[in-house]
Amino acid sequence: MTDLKKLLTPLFLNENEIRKIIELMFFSYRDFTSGPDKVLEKINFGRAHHRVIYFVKKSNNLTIKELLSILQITKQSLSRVLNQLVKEGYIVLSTGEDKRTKKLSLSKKGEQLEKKLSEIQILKIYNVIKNFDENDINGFKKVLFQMVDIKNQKKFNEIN
Amino acid sequence: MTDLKKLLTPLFLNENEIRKIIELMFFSYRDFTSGPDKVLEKINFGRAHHRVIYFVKKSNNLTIKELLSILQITKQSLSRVLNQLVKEGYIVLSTGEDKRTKKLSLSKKGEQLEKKLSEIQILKIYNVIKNFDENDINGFKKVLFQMVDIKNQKKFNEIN
DNA sequence: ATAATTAAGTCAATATGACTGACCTAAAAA
DNA sequence: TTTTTAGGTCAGTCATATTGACTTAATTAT
Repeated sequence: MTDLKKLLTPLFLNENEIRKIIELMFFSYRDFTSGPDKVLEKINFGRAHHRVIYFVKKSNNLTIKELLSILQITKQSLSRVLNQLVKEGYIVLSTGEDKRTKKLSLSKKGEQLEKKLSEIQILKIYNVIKNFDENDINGFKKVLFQMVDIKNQKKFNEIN
Repeated sequence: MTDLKKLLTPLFLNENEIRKIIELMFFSYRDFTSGPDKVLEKINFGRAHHRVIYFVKKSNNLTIKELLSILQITKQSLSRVLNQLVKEGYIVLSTGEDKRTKKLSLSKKGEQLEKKLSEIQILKIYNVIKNFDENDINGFKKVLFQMVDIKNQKKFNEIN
């Protein structure tokens, strides 16, 4: 018996049960993103575009720096995606009070796309949780929140 | 008020609450995969290699076809990753009873890498769920399972 | 007033993970 | 004997992300 198994033995959640959670994380995330992915593909965008639109919708007048800190990608990576979104009129840039900064907001076109994409995920979640009681849903949310690194839990709380 | 908002109004889980779940799915999955990703990077492998190793460990003597149906990628995509794993001695191929098929299994080297990678995620989950009661964990597992598409829920049940 | 830091942008090269389409071989099933 | 299945391969493409080096303009600190 490995050290890890020994550690887990006293729990009703043994290694096999935890491995099921690993698999559910993989399958659920894949199926969760597949809906928007199909819509994005038609307009030659990818998942990264959805994420940008999503967080700009969430926090209006977000700066580039703030967006980068949420997405945790390099500015070179963001650059390509953001430039496309601006060029094609989904996102509008304006200069902040600090004139070094730029503030991002959605155009009408951007709002429409954001709604179209996020509605797929919102409805998917709605259709799942409508069949559960409050305790189960709270358990889900609490555990999922703890799966996030502490640093990012703070970030989550900041934007919520 | 949009149609979607109307639909959600009677629930204690309104659109904003559901959007928090969307964000938690994103943050938790990212943080969940970051640990193994760092280890894989050192040996010039990626997340795809981990997935192959993971499911070969899980279902010994898996065929290529079965693996493709779990991963839901094309054989051309799998090809590069699998060939690397075989070439570098992590995965061993053998011919099945049906001589068209190939059976995949882990070498000792493969077992070691699988353990190293999966232990990171197992311990992460262990450290989360040890602080929750059985009801919360069951809520988490039940809801997460329903987030998986029905077709893939069946696949999950087949391998578990 | 000057120096240092910060926010943003850009160029270039590279890696990973995925795709489509076309085509092939060998074995099993119809 | 024909058809289907399992697996493999070549070629081209795309999306996401990285590192590293460098620039500009604005704000802060000394």
